[in-house]
Amino acid sequence: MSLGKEEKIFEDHLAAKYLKHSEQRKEILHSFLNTDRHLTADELYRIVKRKYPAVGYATIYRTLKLLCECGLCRELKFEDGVARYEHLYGHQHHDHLICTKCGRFVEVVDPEIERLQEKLIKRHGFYPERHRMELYGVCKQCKK
Amino acid sequence: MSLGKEEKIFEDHLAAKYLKHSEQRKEILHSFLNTDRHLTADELYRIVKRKYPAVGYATIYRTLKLLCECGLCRELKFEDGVARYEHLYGHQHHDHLICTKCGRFVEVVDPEIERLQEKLIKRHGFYPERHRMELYGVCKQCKK
DNA sequence: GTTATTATGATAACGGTTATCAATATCATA
DNA sequence: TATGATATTGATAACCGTTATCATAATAAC
Repeated sequence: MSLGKEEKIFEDHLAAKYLKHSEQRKEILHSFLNTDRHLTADELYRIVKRKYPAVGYATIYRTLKLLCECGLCRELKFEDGVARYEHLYGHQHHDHLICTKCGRFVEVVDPEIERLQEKLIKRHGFYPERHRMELYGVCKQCKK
Repeated sequence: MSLGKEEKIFEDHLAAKYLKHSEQRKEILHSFLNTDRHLTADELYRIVKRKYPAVGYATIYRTLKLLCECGLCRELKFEDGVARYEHLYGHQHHDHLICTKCGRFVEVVDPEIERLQEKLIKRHGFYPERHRMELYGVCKQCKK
């Protein structure tokens, strides 16, 4: 597997903050990168635990925070209030379609909507920073 | 004050579910309607407590749930994960601009964005149900 | 290896929300 | 208005995701 770039980014971040390497952090980074989903901390915990049974929740949360800091990971909060973590490196900004039956996520981006969002917030005198957009519906598979 | 319509809706809902009237419920409804903000349960609790010192948190949450059920109230969850409750009766669908400095809310609706959102989700084979859109930025007052 | 410092895991604490439960209020009926 | 069935209440425990605490262990510069 070619985790090279992401590993490099993580190591640079550790170095920049005078933090140390650890087996746990390596394992968490790899488990995170090898799972192509929007993971909750608990889901990641269970995955890491298979290879590193002694790992604790705190380490998962601490490491996810580091991954977010260095741009490898983005924390998302949807309606259930549970934090989910998605890959950020090499992913451009996007929003989400979410199936209300099966929970399927689709990443989308619509430049025209983006443009109108910026126009809209500026029209109200705001300096735009970011946005969240989630479109809920029933996906093709679930509608059958 | 003309709370007539909202009171009627609430009473009809209670009747439909074979629920009883209570002083607390009346007071919570009035406090909610008389406050034109996006209240947290805790904020509403403090307001109600001024007129009804014995009220408990549970009753606030229970009554807010009833208000949501009968369409007088909508629960919102933003990034902090804390539920906020806004008036729904007589309010059309809208999204929110949120100032990241002062927390100011502005209700907005952009028909063109709405149209594109529906188009976008359909293009991915979803049957559209609803969406959330929050635009974050710094408002005019805070930018000075 | 020694030593200073950071990381770890167990677990307590936290904050918002919900469930539990005994006591109380409501309301249809007599 | 008294009765009795049922819903409501408030206090508080429980819950759940997340964070803080802290003693022990791992890391890495020397």
